[in-house]
Amino acid sequence: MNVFASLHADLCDRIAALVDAGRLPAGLATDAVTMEPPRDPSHGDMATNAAMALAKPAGMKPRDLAEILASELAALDAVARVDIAGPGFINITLTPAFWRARLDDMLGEGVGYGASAIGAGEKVNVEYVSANPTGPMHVGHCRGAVVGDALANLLDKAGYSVTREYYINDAGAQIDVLARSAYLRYCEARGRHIGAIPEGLYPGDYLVPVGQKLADIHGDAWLDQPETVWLEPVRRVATEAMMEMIRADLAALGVEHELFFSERDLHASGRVDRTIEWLKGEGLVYEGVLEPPKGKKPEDWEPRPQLLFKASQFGDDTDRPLKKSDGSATYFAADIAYHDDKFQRGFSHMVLVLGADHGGYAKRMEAAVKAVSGGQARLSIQFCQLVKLMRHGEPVKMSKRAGQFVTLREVVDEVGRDVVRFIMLTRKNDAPLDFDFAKALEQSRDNPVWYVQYAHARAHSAFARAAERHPDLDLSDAALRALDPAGLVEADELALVQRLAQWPRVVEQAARAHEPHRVAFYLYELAGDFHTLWNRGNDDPGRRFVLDDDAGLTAARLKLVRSVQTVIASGLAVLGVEPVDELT
RNA sequence: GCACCCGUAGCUCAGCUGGAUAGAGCGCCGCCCUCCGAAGGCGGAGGCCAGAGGUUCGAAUCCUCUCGGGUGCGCCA
Repeated sequence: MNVFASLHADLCDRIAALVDAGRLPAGLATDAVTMEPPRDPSHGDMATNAAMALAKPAGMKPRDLAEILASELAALDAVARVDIAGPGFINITLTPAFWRARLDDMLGEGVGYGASAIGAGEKVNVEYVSANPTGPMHVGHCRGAVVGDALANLLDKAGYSVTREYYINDAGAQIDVLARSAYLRYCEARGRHIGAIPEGLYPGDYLVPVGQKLADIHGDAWLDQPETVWLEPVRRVATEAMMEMIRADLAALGVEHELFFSERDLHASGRVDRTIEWLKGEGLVYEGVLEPPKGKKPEDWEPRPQLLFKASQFGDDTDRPLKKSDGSATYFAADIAYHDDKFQRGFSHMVLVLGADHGGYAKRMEAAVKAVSGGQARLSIQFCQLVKLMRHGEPVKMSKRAGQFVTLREVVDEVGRDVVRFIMLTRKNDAPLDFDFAKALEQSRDNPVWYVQYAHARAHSAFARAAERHPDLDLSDAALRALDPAGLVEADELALVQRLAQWPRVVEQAARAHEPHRVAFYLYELAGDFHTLWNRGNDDPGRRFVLDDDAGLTAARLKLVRSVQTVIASGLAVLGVEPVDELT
């Protein structure tokens, strides 16, 4: 239950009733009416701008309208007080009993708490990672993987029907390079001296086992043979081997896609050609000559008539080529077909997580999706900026030579999956991120992962202590749910309940904005509130959660503690991070 | 040249898609604690939200321009 949405709905009902009763003019649109937590807690628990937003259309003064709405709101059971402030804000204070009852929402739903129905089951396709199958995943891929995965979880929690998809770029020239590189390793495995890996091939020794495998199967049969003999089969074997490696890397990070979609299949099945033909039929394709780019003119530029897609008709800066000079389809052509396929599979809502270096690709993809869906589908692209690896504040040196990058696996092995995932979400995805190995494992307040996990572990330890001090007290979830925590009367305790009750709202807003990092920030704030409350007990034994001489109040406070634990677990689940009961 | 992203405390960053006196961590300053309810706690100073216009009841947020940083710009994917 999103208490803000709920009260918002109540308010809109009242406004509609006032319209029906003729006290407000007909046709009043409540779109602009909000119900949100005020920045300043002294303004109450919730605030609405209704009087200001509706004053003009209603033809009334904001304060007069506020008076009417305030008296309507005051009639609601949950409402303890209503104030009108400033230019016409209506500030609402809810009863402590109402807030305490929210704990039952949390305990009743467990880690499922915070789920929303705003997605209404709509099918959403989230495509992320889509790293080229030419080697192991490196840290650059890592952020997109985590952002995409958390975003998918988030949309799922918000009530969308989510499919996680990976597009395998197994059709381009880089796959030929991969195959030649693997062939070299094959020759090596058959006893040839290959010397230094030539420029332009992949030097990484992750291809050694692929060469070995080819040697095991084919013996000397391909030695000294032309490409026409071995290129195609090696391509297949090498690509498959790379995908196996990538899947294993993803598994180490806890990322799992539902669908791996092959670009090669797209071409082989004629899907790309069909899409181009369809576009022709729609009159969206023509033969034309493009202007050369102004700033960076390619050396070998020559004006040439080519098959162009009318991307500019859908908001792109220029039209885009569909065929290369050798007559084969461009990457973009395949991508149009791919998104056409997504649309045909019923996805009218597509999300794409890309590296920021693909920024220039956004407009043409949006244009493509508009074209193939006839404007029925929307594409939203999230760009991930670079991750800078640091150690104790110093940049981690990475050799410029190809093949000498830091792999995803190395990072996960060093700090652990959960730490990697959380830290990747401690920054807005389109802002650069510093990942400091030392700081990631630090146990202090400025390490958000640790701080949030610490809160969860502390909650656990409060229960352990209670079991020791009050062995007869039933602290099962069922018992806590049955309990009326009337003893929760302290202002900071109730403020914590309110923070918890914001969780469903955070889910909805983060989902709408496609910004999973908001969940991480929320959890950090929640953990902060909880730690502060905990620390109060260190100064004043009467404020501790577990009171040796008051089992009843202990139970009431532990109901709050369990709720904190539940919401943290719920939030971490969205991030794909495992909550811990004890810190190591 | 064009497009996209960014510019918020000394530093690293949030800011709820237009709301009230712009927040957090680190750092700094001042107190407190040395407690196994755990690797510190409490409080304080610190801001022309890059700049200039505009939109309106109201702008860090939306629009235009300027300055400054990043990224990208047929036949790579």
